[in-house]
Amino acid sequence: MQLDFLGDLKRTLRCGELRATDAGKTVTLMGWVNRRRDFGNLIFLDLRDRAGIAQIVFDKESNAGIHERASELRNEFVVAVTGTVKLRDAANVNKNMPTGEVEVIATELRLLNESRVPPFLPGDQAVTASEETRLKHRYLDLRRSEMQFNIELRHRVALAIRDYLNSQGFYEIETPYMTRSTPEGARDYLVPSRVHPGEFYALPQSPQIFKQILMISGFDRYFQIVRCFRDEDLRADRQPEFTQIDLEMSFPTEDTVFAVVEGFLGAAFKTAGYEIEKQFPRMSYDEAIRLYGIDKPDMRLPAMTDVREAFPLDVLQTLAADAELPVVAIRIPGVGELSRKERDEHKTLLSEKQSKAIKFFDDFKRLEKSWPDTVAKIKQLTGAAEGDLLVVVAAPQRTEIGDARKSRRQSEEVYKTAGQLRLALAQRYAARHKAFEGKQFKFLWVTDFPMFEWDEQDGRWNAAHHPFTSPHEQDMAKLGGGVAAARDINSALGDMRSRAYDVVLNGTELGSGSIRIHRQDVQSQIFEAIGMDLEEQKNRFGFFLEALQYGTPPHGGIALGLDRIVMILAGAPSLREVIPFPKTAAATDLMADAPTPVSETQLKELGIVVKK
RNA sequence: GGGGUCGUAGUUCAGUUGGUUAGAACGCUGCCCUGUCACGGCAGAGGCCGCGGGUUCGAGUCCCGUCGACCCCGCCA
Repeated sequence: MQLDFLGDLKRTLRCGELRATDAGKTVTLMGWVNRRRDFGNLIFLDLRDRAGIAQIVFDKESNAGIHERASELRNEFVVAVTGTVKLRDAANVNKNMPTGEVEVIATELRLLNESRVPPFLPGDQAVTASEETRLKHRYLDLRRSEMQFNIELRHRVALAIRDYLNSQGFYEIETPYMTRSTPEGARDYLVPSRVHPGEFYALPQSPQIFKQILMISGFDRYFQIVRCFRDEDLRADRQPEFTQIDLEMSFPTEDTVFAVVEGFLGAAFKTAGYEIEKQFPRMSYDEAIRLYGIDKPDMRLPAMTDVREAFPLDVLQTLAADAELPVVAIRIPGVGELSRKERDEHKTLLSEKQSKAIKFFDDFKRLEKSWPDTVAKIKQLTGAAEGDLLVVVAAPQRTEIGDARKSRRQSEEVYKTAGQLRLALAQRYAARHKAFEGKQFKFLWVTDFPMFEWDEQDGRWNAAHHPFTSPHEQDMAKLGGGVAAARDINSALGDMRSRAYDVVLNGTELGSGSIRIHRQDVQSQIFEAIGMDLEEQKNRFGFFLEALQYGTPPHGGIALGLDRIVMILAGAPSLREVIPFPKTAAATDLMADAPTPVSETQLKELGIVVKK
């Protein structure tokens, strides 16, 4: 088919911008053929661009040549149309479209490009293609109005955040993408060095050390909307490369950091059309575990209640539950009457291991027959109303007796298992309680995380947040057990609380940060507590330990996942819906077909020998 | 690393206890229609049932392996 050149033709406005006020004007529209409808001597052409769809009319009687040409147009062809904007007759107005009051009577048509028949039509109302097909032809998928909206939303959110942080005196400063591997936490993506065969850069998991060094350098308010890389297995809400809103401040307290985050989240949500609380509620880690059984509570549903006091000792004994461990009631409001079959399915919500660790009771009609007072008391303690689902979780018996730390660990297990059951039940009955519907945003700060957590695999304590997190002042004395304490599950390290905090939205961890260590001696002790002797410290973090010795100001910060924020604002089920070119669950790019093998020449240059 | 769901026309799917020539819808091609906008009517093309092996007289269907997509656990300081 004969193609036309654009020549000096100028687009006057976007198709989707056409309005009744343009009536009488001559306009030039450019876009993709969304759909052609022939009707005898008339051709209706829906022309689409990022702003929307306009209807072009080709009339054979008034212009046979252009009508003939228009009949050759196919879906996704790129055209430029010049014509006169005309108000539609009342009968032909389409109220479902912003441009539905007008149409363009075409006087000139230029075909700028053809298109192969696409595997799916970007103009279709709903997604008709599988995700695999969409990802393979991502350029077509991104033409869909939903994706255009998501990407625009992402742009606006990032812009609002930049504006806000700029107004608060933050500089956006870039940090290297090719840096040093400091294998702690996630696996690194490595980049081989040609100049230094056998040596590697690492892509940053976060700009953590660089932003701390920027504080040492006197840039007291830094931020960066920055790509980070982690070579770990994917999930719906985890991509190997993702974008963080990363910030750091000198001389802050927790309050200072919280206020900045509350400020920019307010601006970001406002640009999407939502007002959120000026200040988010706060809760310590211990409280979160006790009330929700998880460190990222979903506040859209009520907390759990310890109902131990409702059970007289003899009842507990009959139920073979342990009085020293928590008895936790889960309440999901407005679920209504459950069938026997539905209640039977509750067992399947927990793993085998979890089921063994707890007992749960959800048949209150039966419990009520034997122990009416207990059930009445539980209802009172939980504030249960008619139609609320109540489940009581108890531990059968203590496995580790005597030691306060051991018993605390087991209590925590009960809370956590109950918390998982709570979430699983909430998910299971989401259609009935409706608490997850609509745009309801429940933010929360979780504070005072444990400094260390026990690493079962390595048999040592590990930094719960990261090893640059400051412990609480009053817990400093618990340090100093040296490398021996690092290997002892019962050492005082397990009691230490840190100045780490998470910002949580509807049960999703949006971001995580801390007040950092600014003293070299403390930093070194923390490294030691996670089993790193001086030699290893010097090898891996020598440059940083040295920098800390040159007048490091107290500092702290946070990093939030931009992708997750946009995902929640868009109401999307996965990060892939808000990332233009995402990876599949197997970390591949279906469109570009990455990763790929590389040539032997390339490998040779890098000094890499691959055994076949 | 482990568990689960899925893979059939360009696309999204159906396909009964294994049994003639593998279907539908949308899309695609051609013709018809002067007011469509999820247009309508008529006609048509389009398939190595992901790939490899096995069981069987016979496999889209059963078994084993493999590749790919998705979800979850582990992992993600």
